Amino acid sequence: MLQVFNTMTREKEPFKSMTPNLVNMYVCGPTVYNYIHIGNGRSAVAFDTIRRYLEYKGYTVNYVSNFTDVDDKMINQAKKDHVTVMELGNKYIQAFKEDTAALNIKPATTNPRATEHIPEIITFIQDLIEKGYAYEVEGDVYYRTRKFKPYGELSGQNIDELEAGASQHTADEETARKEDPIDFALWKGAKADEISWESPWGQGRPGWHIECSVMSTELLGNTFDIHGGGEDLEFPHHENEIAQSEAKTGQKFVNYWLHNGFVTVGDDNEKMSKSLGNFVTVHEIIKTVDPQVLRFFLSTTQYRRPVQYTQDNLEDASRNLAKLKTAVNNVSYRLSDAETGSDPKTDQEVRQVMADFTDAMDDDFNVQNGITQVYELARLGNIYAERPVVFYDTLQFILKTLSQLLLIFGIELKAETEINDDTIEALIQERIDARQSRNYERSDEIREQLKNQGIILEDTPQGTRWRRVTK
RNA sequence: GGCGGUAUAGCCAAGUGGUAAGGCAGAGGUCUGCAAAACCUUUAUCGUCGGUUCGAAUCCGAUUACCGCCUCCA
Repeated sequence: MLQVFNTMTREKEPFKSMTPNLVNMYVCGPTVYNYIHIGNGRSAVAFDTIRRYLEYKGYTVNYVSNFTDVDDKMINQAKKDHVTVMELGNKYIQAFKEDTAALNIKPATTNPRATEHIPEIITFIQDLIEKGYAYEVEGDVYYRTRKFKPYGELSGQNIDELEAGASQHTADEETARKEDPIDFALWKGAKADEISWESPWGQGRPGWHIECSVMSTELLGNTFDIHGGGEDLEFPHHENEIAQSEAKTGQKFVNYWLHNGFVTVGDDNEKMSKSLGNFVTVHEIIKTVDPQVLRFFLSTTQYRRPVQYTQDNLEDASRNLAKLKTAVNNVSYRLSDAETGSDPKTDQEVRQVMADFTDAMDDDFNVQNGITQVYELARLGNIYAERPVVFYDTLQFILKTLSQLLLIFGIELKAETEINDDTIEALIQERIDARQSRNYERSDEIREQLKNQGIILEDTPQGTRWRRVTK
Protein backbone atom coordinates (compact mmCIF):
# COMPACT_ATOMS: atom_id res chain seq x y z
CA MET A 1 0.00 0.00 0.00
CA LEU A 2 1.43 3.29 -1.11
CA GLN A 3 1.99 5.85 1.62
CA VAL A 4 2.73 9.49 0.88
CA PHE A 5 3.84 12.29 3.15
CA ASN A 6 1.15 14.93 3.06
CA THR A 7 2.44 18.40 3.91
CA MET A 8 -1.02 19.33 5.11
CA THR A 9 -0.99 16.76 7.92
CA ARG A 10 2.80 16.38 8.25
CA GLU A 11 2.26 12.64 8.21
CA LYS A 12 2.55 9.73 5.88
CA GLU A 13 -0.92 8.72 4.79
CA PRO A 14 -2.20 5.79 2.76
CA PHE A 15 -2.69 7.01 -0.78
CA LYS A 16 -6.14 6.61 -2.23
CA SER A 17 -7.07 8.31 -5.48
CA MET A 18 -10.56 9.73 -5.93
CA THR A 19 -11.15 7.58 -8.99
CA PRO A 20 -9.73 4.05 -8.96
CA ASN A 21 -6.67 3.67 -11.19
CA LEU A 22 -6.61 7.35 -12.04
CA VAL A 23 -4.48 10.06 -10.46
CA ASN A 24 -5.06 13.72 -11.16
CA MET A 25 -2.01 15.72 -10.26
CA TYR A 26 -0.90 19.31 -10.67
CA VAL A 27 2.68 20.46 -10.32
CA CYS A 28 3.65 24.12 -10.19
CA GLY A 29 5.91 24.82 -13.12
CA PRO A 30 8.45 27.57 -13.75
CA THR A 31 8.15 31.22 -14.62
CA VAL A 32 9.51 31.19 -18.13
CA TYR A 33 11.81 34.20 -18.11
CA ASN A 34 15.06 32.23 -18.16
CA TYR A 35 16.50 28.77 -18.65
CA ILE A 36 15.60 26.39 -15.85
CA HIS A 37 18.33 25.72 -13.32
CA ILE A 38 19.19 22.46 -11.61
CA GLY A 39 16.74 23.25 -8.83
CA ASN A 40 13.84 23.57 -11.25
CA GLY A 41 15.11 20.44 -12.94
CA ARG A 42 15.14 18.61 -9.64
CA SER A 43 11.53 19.46 -9.02
CA ALA A 44 10.55 18.30 -12.49
CA VAL A 45 12.55 15.09 -12.08
CA ALA A 46 11.14 14.42 -8.61
CA PHE A 47 7.55 14.61 -9.76
CA ASP A 48 8.28 12.80 -13.00
CA THR A 49 9.72 9.96 -10.93
CA ILE A 50 6.63 9.97 -8.73
CA ARG A 51 4.46 9.96 -11.82
CA ARG A 52 6.37 7.07 -13.34
CA TYR A 53 6.07 5.05 -10.15
CA LEU A 54 2.33 5.69 -10.04
CA GLU A 55 2.14 4.48 -13.62
CA TYR A 56 4.23 1.43 -12.70
CA LYS A 57 1.64 0.76 -10.02
CA GLY A 58 -1.04 0.74 -12.70
CA TYR A 59 -2.48 4.24 -12.42
CA THR A 60 -3.26 6.43 -15.37
CA VAL A 61 -1.79 9.79 -14.43
CA ASN A 62 -3.30 13.00 -15.63
CA TYR A 63 -0.31 15.30 -15.13
CA VAL A 64 -0.84 19.02 -15.38
CA SER A 65 2.00 21.50 -14.98
CA ASN A 66 1.72 25.19 -15.73
CA PHE A 67 3.95 27.82 -17.24
CA THR A 68 3.78 31.21 -15.57
CA ASP A 69 4.22 33.42 -18.60
CA VAL A 70 3.16 36.79 -17.28
CA ASP A 71 4.30 38.52 -14.07
CA ASP A 72 6.79 41.19 -12.97
CA LYS A 73 9.83 39.08 -13.75
CA MET A 74 8.53 38.34 -17.24
CA ILE A 75 7.80 41.99 -17.88
CA ASN A 76 11.19 43.16 -16.65
CA GLN A 77 13.13 40.53 -18.54
CA ALA A 78 11.21 41.16 -21.76
CA LYS A 79 12.01 44.86 -21.46
CA LYS A 80 15.68 44.03 -20.94
CA ASP A 81 15.76 41.67 -23.92
CA HIS A 82 13.76 44.06 -26.13
CA VAL A 83 11.16 41.42 -26.89
CA THR A 84 7.49 41.09 -26.03
CA VAL A 85 6.40 39.15 -22.98
CA MET A 86 4.84 36.56 -25.24
CA GLU A 87 8.02 36.17 -27.28
CA LEU A 88 10.04 35.75 -24.11
CA GLY A 89 7.64 33.09 -22.87
CA ASN A 90 7.67 31.21 -26.15
CA LYS A 91 11.45 31.12 -26.17
CA TYR A 92 11.85 29.72 -22.68
CA ILE A 93 8.93 27.33 -22.94
CA GLN A 94 10.70 25.85 -25.93
CA ALA A 95 13.94 25.72 -23.91
CA PHE A 96 12.09 24.09 -21.01
CA LYS A 97 10.81 21.39 -23.31
CA GLU A 98 14.28 20.73 -24.68
CA ASP A 99 15.94 20.66 -21.28
CA THR A 100 13.35 18.40 -19.69
CA ALA A 101 13.43 16.10 -22.70
CA ALA A 102 17.19 15.77 -22.22
CA LEU A 103 16.49 14.70 -18.64
CA ASN A 104 13.95 12.21 -19.97
CA ILE A 105 11.08 13.86 -18.17
CA LYS A 106 7.79 12.77 -19.68
CA PRO A 107 5.82 15.61 -21.22
CA ALA A 108 2.89 16.70 -19.10
CA THR A 109 -0.59 15.72 -20.18
CA THR A 110 -1.27 19.44 -20.34
CA ASN A 111 0.96 22.49 -19.90
CA PRO A 112 -1.49 25.37 -19.42
CA ARG A 113 -0.19 28.91 -19.78
CA ALA A 114 -1.53 31.73 -17.66
CA THR A 115 -2.00 33.98 -20.68
CA GLU A 116 -4.25 31.43 -22.32
CA HIS A 117 -6.69 31.46 -19.41
CA ILE A 118 -7.30 35.14 -18.81
CA PRO A 119 -11.12 35.03 -19.29
CA GLU A 120 -11.43 32.15 -16.80
CA ILE A 121 -9.18 33.98 -14.35
CA ILE A 122 -11.37 37.08 -14.58
CA THR A 123 -14.53 35.03 -13.99
CA PHE A 124 -12.91 33.32 -11.03
CA ILE A 125 -11.94 36.66 -9.46
CA GLN A 126 -15.43 38.09 -10.05
CA ASP A 127 -16.84 35.13 -8.23
CA LEU A 128 -14.52 35.76 -5.28
CA ILE A 129 -15.58 39.41 -5.17
CA GLU A 130 -19.25 38.42 -5.20
CA LYS A 131 -18.66 36.02 -2.34
CA GLY A 132 -16.96 38.79 -0.36
CA TYR A 133 -13.50 37.23 -0.45
CA ALA A 134 -11.98 39.89 -2.67
CA TYR A 135 -12.15 43.63 -3.20
CA GLU A 136 -11.05 46.14 -5.79
CA VAL A 137 -8.81 49.12 -5.11
CA GLU A 138 -7.94 51.48 -7.96
CA GLY A 139 -7.71 48.80 -10.64
CA ASP A 140 -6.13 46.16 -8.38
CA VAL A 141 -8.04 43.30 -6.82
CA TYR A 142 -6.94 41.78 -3.51
CA TYR A 143 -7.90 38.68 -1.61
CA ARG A 144 -9.35 39.28 1.84
CA THR A 145 -7.11 36.77 3.57
CA ARG A 146 -8.50 36.96 7.08
CA LYS A 147 -11.94 36.05 5.82
CA PHE A 148 -10.66 32.59 4.90
CA LYS A 149 -10.54 30.99 8.33
CA PRO A 150 -8.27 27.98 7.64
CA TYR A 151 -5.56 30.26 6.23
CA GLY A 152 -2.13 29.07 7.27
CA GLU A 153 -3.11 25.46 7.77
CA LEU A 154 -0.77 24.05 5.14
CA SER A 155 2.36 25.81 6.30
CA GLY A 156 1.52 25.87 10.01
CA GLN A 157 1.46 29.63 10.04
CA ASN A 158 -0.71 31.75 12.25
CA ILE A 159 -1.83 34.95 10.52
CA ASP A 160 -1.27 37.02 13.63
CA GLU A 161 2.27 35.77 14.00
CA LEU A 162 3.26 36.34 10.42
CA GLU A 163 5.74 39.12 10.50
CA ALA A 164 4.96 41.36 7.58
CA GLY A 165 8.07 42.13 5.62
CA ALA A 166 10.31 39.63 7.39
CA SER A 167 11.55 38.42 4.05
CA GLN A 168 12.13 42.05 3.00
CA HIS A 169 10.26 41.61 -0.23
CA THR A 170 7.19 43.69 0.42
CA ALA A 171 6.37 46.73 -1.64
CA ASP A 172 5.25 49.60 0.56
CA GLU A 173 3.09 51.37 -2.02
CA GLU A 174 1.13 48.20 -2.53
CA THR A 175 0.77 47.45 1.17
CA ALA A 176 -0.73 50.88 1.66
CA ARG A 177 -3.59 50.08 -0.71
CA LYS A 178 -4.59 46.84 0.98
CA GLU A 179 -7.14 46.54 3.75
CA ASP A 180 -4.67 44.28 5.53
CA PRO A 181 -0.95 43.70 4.81
CA ILE A 182 -1.60 39.96 4.59
CA ASP A 183 -3.97 40.38 1.63
CA PHE A 184 -2.52 39.39 -1.71
CA ALA A 185 -3.11 40.47 -5.30
CA LEU A 186 -5.48 38.61 -7.59
CA TRP A 187 -5.38 41.19 -10.34
CA LYS A 188 -2.89 43.97 -10.92
CA GLY A 189 -3.75 47.10 -12.83
CA ALA A 190 -1.37 47.73 -15.74
CA LYS A 191 1.15 50.52 -15.81
CA ALA A 192 1.62 52.33 -19.11
CA ASP A 193 2.99 50.16 -21.95
CA GLU A 194 2.81 46.96 -19.91
CA ILE A 195 1.19 43.86 -21.32
CA SER A 196 -2.45 43.86 -20.20
CA TRP A 197 -5.93 42.50 -20.72
CA GLU A 198 -9.28 44.17 -20.43
CA SER A 199 -11.19 43.41 -17.25
CA PRO A 200 -14.06 44.78 -15.17
CA TRP A 201 -11.36 46.61 -13.19
CA GLY A 202 -9.66 48.13 -16.19
CA GLN A 203 -6.57 47.05 -18.08
CA GLY A 204 -4.43 44.67 -16.08
CA ARG A 205 -2.99 41.20 -15.57
CA PRO A 206 -3.47 38.34 -13.14
CA GLY A 207 -1.53 37.98 -9.91
CA TRP A 208 0.69 34.97 -9.58
CA HIS A 209 -1.35 32.69 -7.33
CA ILE A 210 -4.65 32.91 -9.11
CA GLU A 211 -3.53 31.18 -12.30
CA CYS A 212 -2.81 27.91 -10.49
CA SER A 213 -6.20 27.90 -8.78
CA VAL A 214 -7.99 28.59 -12.05
CA MET A 215 -6.10 26.20 -14.29
CA SER A 216 -5.89 23.31 -11.85
CA THR A 217 -9.58 23.30 -10.96
CA GLU A 218 -10.55 23.82 -14.55
CA LEU A 219 -8.47 20.93 -15.84
CA LEU A 220 -8.67 18.56 -12.88
CA GLY A 221 -11.88 19.46 -11.07
CA ASN A 222 -12.65 21.29 -7.85
CA THR A 223 -10.92 18.57 -5.87
CA PHE A 224 -8.00 16.56 -7.16
CA ASP A 225 -5.51 14.04 -5.83
CA ILE A 226 -2.01 15.47 -5.75
CA HIS A 227 -0.62 18.96 -5.84
CA GLY A 228 3.15 19.27 -5.97
CA GLY A 229 5.84 21.87 -6.05
CA GLY A 230 9.01 23.02 -4.36
CA GLU A 231 8.90 23.48 -0.61
CA ASP A 232 9.42 27.19 -1.08
CA LEU A 233 5.92 27.30 -2.55
CA GLU A 234 4.24 26.05 0.62
CA PHE A 235 3.93 29.57 1.84
CA PRO A 236 2.48 31.72 0.51
CA HIS A 237 1.78 30.31 -2.94
CA HIS A 238 0.01 27.09 -2.05
CA GLU A 239 -1.61 28.63 1.00
CA ASN A 240 -3.09 31.26 -1.30
CA GLU A 241 -4.18 28.70 -3.86
CA ILE A 242 -6.13 26.92 -1.15
CA ALA A 243 -7.70 30.16 0.02
CA GLN A 244 -8.77 31.12 -3.50
CA SER A 245 -10.00 27.73 -4.60
CA GLU A 246 -11.84 26.68 -1.49
CA ALA A 247 -13.46 30.08 -1.05
CA LYS A 248 -14.80 29.80 -4.57
CA THR A 249 -15.84 26.14 -4.74
CA GLY A 250 -16.65 25.47 -1.11
CA GLN A 251 -14.94 22.14 -1.59
CA LYS A 252 -11.64 20.65 -0.50
CA PHE A 253 -9.03 21.71 -3.03
CA VAL A 254 -6.38 18.99 -2.83
CA ASN A 255 -6.14 15.63 -1.08
CA TYR A 256 -2.36 15.22 -0.95
CA TRP A 257 0.20 18.03 -0.89
CA LEU A 258 3.68 16.95 -1.90
CA HIS A 259 6.71 19.23 -1.71
CA ASN A 260 10.19 18.58 -2.98
CA GLY A 261 13.38 19.67 -1.21
CA PHE A 262 15.98 22.00 -2.66
CA VAL A 263 19.15 21.59 -4.57
CA THR A 264 21.92 23.10 -2.51
CA VAL A 265 25.33 24.30 -3.59
CA GLY A 266 28.58 25.30 -1.98
CA ASP A 267 30.22 24.34 1.29
CA ASP A 268 27.41 25.79 3.36
CA ASN A 269 24.74 23.94 1.32
CA GLU A 270 22.94 27.08 0.35
CA LYS A 271 19.73 26.85 -1.62
CA MET A 272 20.24 27.21 -5.36
CA SER A 273 18.04 30.01 -6.60
CA LYS A 274 17.86 32.55 -9.33
CA SER A 275 17.74 35.45 -6.91
CA LEU A 276 20.87 34.32 -5.08
CA GLY A 277 22.63 34.02 -8.40
CA ASN A 278 24.23 30.72 -7.42
CA PHE A 279 22.50 28.66 -10.04
CA VAL A 280 23.59 26.47 -12.90
CA THR A 281 21.16 26.07 -15.76
CA VAL A 282 20.31 22.66 -17.12
CA HIS A 283 20.94 24.14 -20.56
CA GLU A 284 24.57 24.81 -19.62
CA ILE A 285 25.35 21.76 -17.54
CA ILE A 286 24.26 19.19 -20.11
CA LYS A 287 26.91 20.53 -22.44
CA THR A 288 29.53 18.95 -20.18
CA VAL A 289 27.63 16.39 -18.12
CA ASP A 290 25.84 13.42 -19.65
CA PRO A 291 22.12 14.28 -19.23
CA GLN A 292 21.48 10.69 -18.25
CA VAL A 293 23.96 11.04 -15.38
CA LEU A 294 22.27 14.24 -14.28
CA ARG A 295 18.89 12.52 -14.40
CA PHE A 296 20.19 9.57 -12.40
CA PHE A 297 21.81 11.90 -9.90
CA LEU A 298 18.58 13.83 -9.37
CA SER A 299 16.16 10.91 -9.38
CA THR A 300 18.03 8.75 -6.88
CA THR A 301 17.55 11.18 -4.03
CA GLN A 302 14.17 10.99 -2.34
CA TYR A 303 12.06 13.95 -3.38
CA ARG A 304 11.80 15.51 0.07
CA ARG A 305 15.52 15.44 0.80
CA PRO A 306 17.92 18.13 -0.27
CA VAL A 307 20.22 17.34 -3.17
CA GLN A 308 23.78 18.52 -2.74
CA TYR A 309 25.00 19.58 -6.11
CA THR A 310 28.73 18.87 -6.08
CA GLN A 311 31.22 17.50 -8.55
CA ASP A 312 31.91 14.52 -6.28
CA ASN A 313 28.26 13.56 -5.99
CA LEU A 314 27.82 13.87 -9.71
CA GLU A 315 30.80 11.58 -10.29
CA ASP A 316 29.38 9.15 -7.79
CA ALA A 317 26.17 9.00 -9.77
CA SER A 318 28.13 8.55 -12.96
CA ARG A 319 30.04 5.56 -11.53
CA ASN A 320 26.89 3.96 -10.18
CA LEU A 321 25.14 4.34 -13.48
CA ALA A 322 28.12 2.88 -15.32
CA LYS A 323 27.99 -0.10 -12.99
CA LEU A 324 24.36 -0.72 -13.91
CA LYS A 325 25.16 -0.33 -17.58
CA THR A 326 27.90 -2.93 -17.24
CA ALA A 327 25.46 -5.34 -15.63
CA VAL A 328 23.04 -4.90 -18.53
CA ASN A 329 25.89 -5.61 -20.92
CA ASN A 330 27.11 -8.62 -18.95
CA VAL A 331 23.67 -10.19 -19.01
CA SER A 332 22.93 -9.24 -22.62
CA TYR A 333 26.14 -10.84 -23.85
CA ARG A 334 24.96 -14.24 -22.70
CA LEU A 335 21.79 -14.18 -24.79
CA SER A 336 23.74 -15.50 -27.76
CA ASP A 337 24.91 -18.70 -26.09
CA ALA A 338 21.96 -19.26 -23.76
CA GLU A 339 19.95 -22.47 -23.68
CA THR A 340 16.21 -22.53 -24.17
CA GLY A 341 14.20 -22.40 -20.97
CA SER A 342 14.55 -20.69 -17.61
CA ASP A 343 16.10 -21.05 -14.19
CA PRO A 344 13.25 -21.06 -11.65
CA LYS A 345 15.45 -20.27 -8.66
CA THR A 346 16.95 -17.16 -10.24
CA ASP A 347 13.55 -16.11 -11.53
CA GLN A 348 12.28 -16.31 -8.00
CA GLU A 349 15.16 -14.16 -6.74
CA VAL A 350 14.31 -11.55 -9.35
CA ARG A 351 10.68 -11.56 -8.28
CA GLN A 352 11.81 -11.05 -4.70
CA VAL A 353 13.83 -8.02 -5.73
CA MET A 354 10.77 -6.59 -7.45
CA ALA A 355 8.68 -7.11 -4.34
CA ASP A 356 11.32 -5.47 -2.15
CA PHE A 357 11.53 -2.62 -4.62
CA THR A 358 7.80 -2.03 -4.43
CA ASP A 359 7.90 -2.13 -0.63
CA ALA A 360 10.61 0.50 -0.63
CA MET A 361 8.92 2.79 -3.12
CA ASP A 362 5.53 2.42 -1.46
CA ASP A 363 7.07 4.17 1.53
CA ASP A 364 6.72 7.72 0.27
CA PHE A 365 8.78 7.01 -2.86
CA ASN A 366 11.87 5.97 -0.95
CA VAL A 367 14.13 5.87 -3.97
CA GLN A 368 17.26 5.24 -1.93
CA ASN A 369 15.94 1.89 -0.80
CA GLY A 370 14.46 1.39 -4.24
CA ILE A 371 17.75 1.88 -6.05
CA THR A 372 19.39 -0.48 -3.57
CA GLN A 373 17.15 -3.19 -4.98
CA VAL A 374 18.22 -2.26 -8.48
CA TYR A 375 21.85 -2.75 -7.42
CA GLU A 376 20.84 -6.06 -5.92
CA LEU A 377 19.28 -7.03 -9.24
CA ALA A 378 22.44 -6.00 -11.08
CA ARG A 379 24.46 -8.16 -8.72
CA LEU A 380 22.12 -11.11 -9.32
CA GLY A 381 22.47 -10.56 -13.05
CA ASN A 382 26.26 -10.39 -12.90
CA ILE A 383 26.42 -13.59 -10.89
CA TYR A 384 23.98 -15.38 -13.14
CA ALA A 385 25.77 -14.23 -16.30
CA GLU A 386 28.98 -15.87 -15.09
CA ARG A 387 27.42 -19.30 -14.95
CA PRO A 388 28.71 -21.77 -17.51
CA VAL A 389 25.18 -22.59 -18.60
CA VAL A 390 22.48 -19.94 -18.67
CA PHE A 391 18.87 -19.94 -19.79
CA TYR A 392 17.46 -17.49 -22.28
CA ASP A 393 14.18 -16.72 -20.56
CA THR A 394 15.88 -15.95 -17.27
CA LEU A 395 18.37 -13.62 -18.93
CA GLN A 396 15.48 -11.82 -20.59
CA PHE A 397 13.57 -11.68 -17.33
CA ILE A 398 16.54 -10.06 -15.59
CA LEU A 399 16.99 -7.56 -18.42
CA LYS A 400 13.33 -6.74 -18.62
CA THR A 401 13.09 -6.20 -14.88
CA LEU A 402 16.21 -4.06 -14.80
CA SER A 403 14.93 -1.81 -17.55
CA GLN A 404 11.48 -1.66 -16.01
CA LEU A 405 12.84 -0.51 -12.66
CA LEU A 406 15.37 1.88 -14.16
CA LEU A 407 12.67 3.44 -16.28
CA ILE A 408 11.01 4.67 -13.10
CA PHE A 409 14.18 6.66 -12.48
CA GLY A 410 13.99 7.90 -16.05
CA ILE A 411 16.94 5.80 -17.17
CA GLU A 412 16.89 3.83 -20.39
CA LEU A 413 19.96 1.69 -20.93
CA LYS A 414 20.53 -0.14 -24.14
CA ALA A 415 22.99 -2.97 -24.45
CA GLU A 416 25.57 -2.26 -27.10
CA THR A 417 25.92 -5.22 -29.39
CA GLU A 418 26.76 -3.62 -32.72
CA ILE A 419 30.07 -1.91 -33.12
CA ASN A 420 29.49 -0.83 -36.75
CA ASP A 421 33.12 -0.20 -37.56
CA ASP A 422 34.97 -2.59 -39.83
CA THR A 423 38.45 -1.46 -38.79
CA ILE A 424 37.69 -2.04 -35.14
CA GLU A 425 36.05 -5.37 -35.81
CA ALA A 426 39.06 -6.44 -37.82
CA LEU A 427 41.39 -5.44 -34.98
CA ILE A 428 39.31 -7.39 -32.48
CA GLN A 429 39.47 -10.42 -34.71
CA GLU A 430 43.20 -10.00 -35.20
CA ARG A 431 43.68 -9.91 -31.45
CA ILE A 432 41.61 -13.06 -30.99
CA ASP A 433 43.88 -14.81 -33.48
CA ALA A 434 46.99 -13.40 -31.81
CA ARG A 435 45.88 -14.66 -28.44
CA GLN A 436 45.20 -18.09 -29.84
CA SER A 437 48.75 -18.25 -31.11
CA ARG A 438 49.93 -16.87 -27.75
CA ASN A 439 51.22 -13.71 -29.35
CA TYR A 440 50.46 -11.67 -26.25
CA GLU A 441 52.67 -8.80 -27.26
CA ARG A 442 50.51 -8.11 -30.30
CA SER A 443 47.26 -8.74 -28.48
CA ASP A 444 48.15 -6.28 -25.71
CA GLU A 445 49.16 -3.77 -28.31
CA ILE A 446 45.78 -4.02 -30.00
CA ARG A 447 43.99 -3.78 -26.68
CA GLU A 448 45.89 -0.61 -25.85
CA GLN A 449 45.22 0.84 -29.27
CA LEU A 450 41.47 0.26 -28.99
CA LYS A 451 41.44 1.61 -25.48
CA ASN A 452 42.77 4.87 -26.85
CA GLN A 453 39.85 4.84 -29.24
CA GLY A 454 37.42 4.44 -26.36
CA ILE A 455 36.86 0.70 -26.70
CA ILE A 456 37.60 -1.57 -23.75
CA LEU A 457 38.12 -5.27 -24.46
CA GLU A 458 37.29 -7.97 -21.96
CA ASP A 459 38.19 -11.63 -22.33
CA THR A 460 35.64 -14.03 -20.89
CA PRO A 461 35.06 -17.78 -21.01
CA GLN A 462 32.48 -17.02 -23.71
CA GLY A 463 34.94 -15.06 -25.81
CA THR A 464 36.13 -11.49 -26.17
CA ARG A 465 33.71 -8.67 -25.52
CA TRP A 466 34.00 -4.98 -26.04
CA ARG A 467 32.36 -1.97 -24.48
CA ARG A 468 32.69 1.74 -24.84
CA VAL A 469 34.38 3.84 -22.20
CA THR A 470 31.83 5.79 -20.20
CA LYS A 471 32.44 9.48 -19.83
C1' G B 1 10.50 36.81 16.66
C1' G B 2 7.06 32.68 14.35
C1' C B 3 6.97 28.03 11.56
C1' G B 4 9.51 23.80 9.42
C1' G B 5 13.70 20.64 8.21
C1' U B 6 18.52 18.21 8.82
C1' A B 7 22.71 16.09 11.88
C1' U B 8 24.70 8.09 11.00
C1' A B 9 31.96 5.62 8.36
C1' G B 10 36.59 9.40 3.79
C1' C B 11 32.01 10.62 0.61
C1' C B 12 26.60 9.58 -0.65
C1' A B 13 22.95 7.20 2.25
C1' A B 14 19.21 3.34 4.65
C1' G B 15 17.52 2.23 9.34
C1' U B 16 11.66 4.90 14.48
C1' G B 17 13.17 -0.09 20.69
C1' G B 18 16.79 -5.51 20.44
C1' U B 19 23.41 -5.03 19.79
C1' A B 20 24.26 -0.22 12.54
C1' A B 21 21.12 -1.90 4.61
C1' G B 22 23.26 -0.45 0.12
C1' G B 23 26.54 2.39 -3.25
C1' C B 24 31.26 5.08 -4.18
C1' A B 25 36.25 5.44 -2.67
C1' G B 26 40.20 2.37 0.19
C1' A B 27 42.46 -2.61 1.65
C1' G B 28 42.84 -7.96 0.80
C1' G B 29 41.37 -12.13 -2.19
C1' U B 30 39.14 -15.31 -6.40
C1' C B 31 39.06 -15.41 -11.71
C1' U B 32 42.66 -13.89 -16.00
C1' G B 33 48.64 -15.15 -20.12
C1' C B 34 48.39 -10.10 -18.23
C1' A B 35 44.22 -7.06 -17.90
C1' A B 36 39.16 -5.63 -17.68
C1' A B 37 34.57 -6.80 -15.72
C1' A B 38 32.44 -9.49 -12.03
C1' C B 39 32.25 -11.91 -7.44
C1' C B 40 33.88 -12.65 -2.14
C1' U B 41 35.95 -10.55 2.45
C1' U B 42 36.99 -6.07 5.11
C1' U B 43 36.27 -0.47 7.29
C1' A B 44 31.23 3.33 12.11
C1' U B 45 28.23 2.71 18.10
C1' C B 46 24.87 6.89 15.08
C1' G B 47 26.07 16.09 16.78
C1' U B 48 26.40 16.96 22.46
C1' C B 49 24.35 16.25 27.55
C1' G B 50 20.75 13.99 30.57
C1' G B 51 16.38 10.78 31.18
C1' U B 52 12.86 6.43 30.30
C1' U B 53 13.80 1.08 29.42
C1' C B 54 16.30 -5.41 30.68
C1' G B 55 17.77 -2.99 26.12
C1' A B 56 17.77 3.36 22.05
C1' A B 57 20.70 5.73 16.23
C1' U B 58 15.53 4.77 17.06
C1' C B 59 11.13 7.37 22.79
C1' C B 60 11.34 12.00 26.23
C1' G B 61 13.86 16.63 27.79
C1' A B 62 17.73 20.01 27.07
C1' U B 63 21.66 21.77 24.07
C1' U B 64 24.79 22.86 19.66
C1' A B 65 25.42 23.47 14.42
C1' C B 66 23.60 24.05 9.66
C1' C B 67 19.52 24.87 6.12
C1' G B 68 14.72 26.69 4.47
C1' C B 69 9.96 29.66 4.65
C1' C B 70 7.55 34.22 6.87
C1' U B 71 4.07 37.68 0.42
C1' C B 72 10.68 36.94 -6.09
C1' C B 73 11.71 31.59 -5.82
C1' A B 74 11.11 24.42 -7.80
